[in-house]
Amino acid sequence: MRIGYPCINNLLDCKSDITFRLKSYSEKRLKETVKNNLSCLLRILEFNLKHNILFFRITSDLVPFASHSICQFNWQKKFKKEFANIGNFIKKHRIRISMHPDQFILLNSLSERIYENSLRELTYHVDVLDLMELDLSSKIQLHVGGIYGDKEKSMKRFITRFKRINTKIKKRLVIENDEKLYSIEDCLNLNREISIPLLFDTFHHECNNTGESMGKLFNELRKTWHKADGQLMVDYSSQYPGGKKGKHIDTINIEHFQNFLEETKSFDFDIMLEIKDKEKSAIKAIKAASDDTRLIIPSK
DNA sequence: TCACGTCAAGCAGAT
DNA sequence: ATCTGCTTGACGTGA
Repeated sequence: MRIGYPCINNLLDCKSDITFRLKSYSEKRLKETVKNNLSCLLRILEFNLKHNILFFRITSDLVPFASHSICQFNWQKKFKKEFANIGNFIKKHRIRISMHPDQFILLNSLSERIYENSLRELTYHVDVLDLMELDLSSKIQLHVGGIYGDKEKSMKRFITRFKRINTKIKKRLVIENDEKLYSIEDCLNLNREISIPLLFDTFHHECNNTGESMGKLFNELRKTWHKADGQLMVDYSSQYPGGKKGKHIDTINIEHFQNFLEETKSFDFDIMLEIKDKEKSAIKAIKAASDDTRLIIPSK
């Protein structure tokens, strides 16, 4: 079991997700930004290692406009060494990596244009992981997508579109239950048609479920991850007290977290904390799980 | 230095 | 009709 957080570290004085306006695009600006973002990404990973944080989601803003037609620059070639260097660090310390493309990425869109744009954006995500030479346990997580007035048809469209996409993307993709439209049961139904690993979001499940207990589900979910996919990934969060249903808490509720660990104690998986204060909660969570025999501690 | 209008991209639900 | 949330503010102009 690894514990991690997504994209942003607030304690360091650098960011790996600096971007700029489309209007300000220039090759020079892109090069400067990517150079900064990559060097900061490595600093974040080093920080994480020091704090036993072995799971990290890389920001989709690492290379701004990478999938936009304005970007004709071969950033893959230019930064090949830097990517490989970060990849070596990740592999050396057995860090787990995920990515989560934005809400605009919709495989089941009714529009061919949106689907094509989505494929370009997914290719960019795959490029990042491939340039780091990471194995297929580094995943790209997506939701099923929209309903478009007919859920059954929209799920079918996801399946036909998924079957059509190239292997490079397919092998990296996992789908995640969302808090409103597609529950983990829906995802399991999809999995019966296409072999795709299912990433379980505990908080989305709290918001959108048909009564299954979390613990019971893990047995089925685990089976959707084959050996090359690595172990099950889980997104964890809890409700912001007094906030709207679905609003993420701003710092980890240790009691809730420990209950979750207890409830799932017979399973092993990696946990991504989708909590506002990022690395602070990850550090707290690792401390709270210090007696848990599943927790991986980096070798010094 | 700071205020504030706006930012590549989509969808659904609330207001 | 418009706003908000999503994983979430922050870029950048103008004063």
